[in-house]
Amino acid sequence: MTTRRFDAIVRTLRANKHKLTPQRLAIVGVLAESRGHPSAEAIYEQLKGTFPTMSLATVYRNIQLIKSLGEVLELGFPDGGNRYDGKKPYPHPHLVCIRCKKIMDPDLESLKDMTTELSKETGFTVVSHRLDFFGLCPECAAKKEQDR
Amino acid sequence: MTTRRFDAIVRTLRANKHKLTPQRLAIVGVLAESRGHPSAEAIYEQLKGTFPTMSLATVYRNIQLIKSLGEVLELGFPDGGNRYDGKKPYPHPHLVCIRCKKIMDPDLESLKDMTTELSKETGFTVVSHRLDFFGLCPECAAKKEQDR
DNA sequence: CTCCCTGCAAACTATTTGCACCGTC
DNA sequence: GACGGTGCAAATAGTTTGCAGGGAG
Repeated sequence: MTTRRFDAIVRTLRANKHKLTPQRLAIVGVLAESRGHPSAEAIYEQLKGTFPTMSLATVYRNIQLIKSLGEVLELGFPDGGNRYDGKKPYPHPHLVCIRCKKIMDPDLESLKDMTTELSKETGFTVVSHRLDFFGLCPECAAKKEQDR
Repeated sequence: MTTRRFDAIVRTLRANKHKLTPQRLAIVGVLAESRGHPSAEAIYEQLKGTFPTMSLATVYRNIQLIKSLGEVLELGFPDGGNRYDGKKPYPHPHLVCIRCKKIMDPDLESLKDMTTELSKETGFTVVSHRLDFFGLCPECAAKKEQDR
């Protein structure tokens, strides 16, 4: 099974003369298809069933490569456990659940105006941004009620 | 010389029965008075002239303490070098220069609306947020012209 | 006089890198 | 066949922690 994003990333890899090893393709597959903004560790765990010799280093190296080609968005967190988004490899807002670590994509369009406004006011040349909202997803909010 | 923020932080420390050591007061001083969102390393460097035995561990421990009291905002970056804001210890947007690492506070008010909209749409309980814009400050944009 | 705090060094953890072998092109 | 990719292990860097002595309250 292939998806639009999977094909696009493979095409970019080919265009830049990178070899298509089984491990690489598997990593691209996870990045392109998982909804859940997986961590490097999660990708590794998911693949080592199929590739018993798979190394975390390989996961990291391939993520870096694909990121350098602009085909994956890296969501770095200061307390480790970076997350990756191969579906939408451009900056967009995220909703991070502080309890279950789930990350979702909300629909928010007002951000573009903000960037323009900003450049005008400060003289800054804005090339990228990062917007995270932290809170409790509906499920975890419910569970928290039970904890009391 | 004391400032409003310095006094407020010291008051909170006292209220929570924490001792006021010279090192602690000096760290509070830097956090409350420096405009430039200093890093732990920068605070350490600035203070070891006055306190030759000052330890980075002490800087980190005190930042964590003051953060736990809600009197400093930690701006964590995934590639290390976290920065701290003791002047405005609540979430607010930042402008990060990717060249000189300067961090500025722009004026942007549209964010509160976004948070409300978000809760309504997704059922998420938003408790905090983080908004960074990355780009070139006017100075670095000018310098970059020269580099060509 | 009692703890909390400090300084030092060692520990920690996510990520990166050196090296020898391997497989894609 | 050449050269980029992989696996393993060791290195890295910001931050945290254990411990023993020191100073604020």
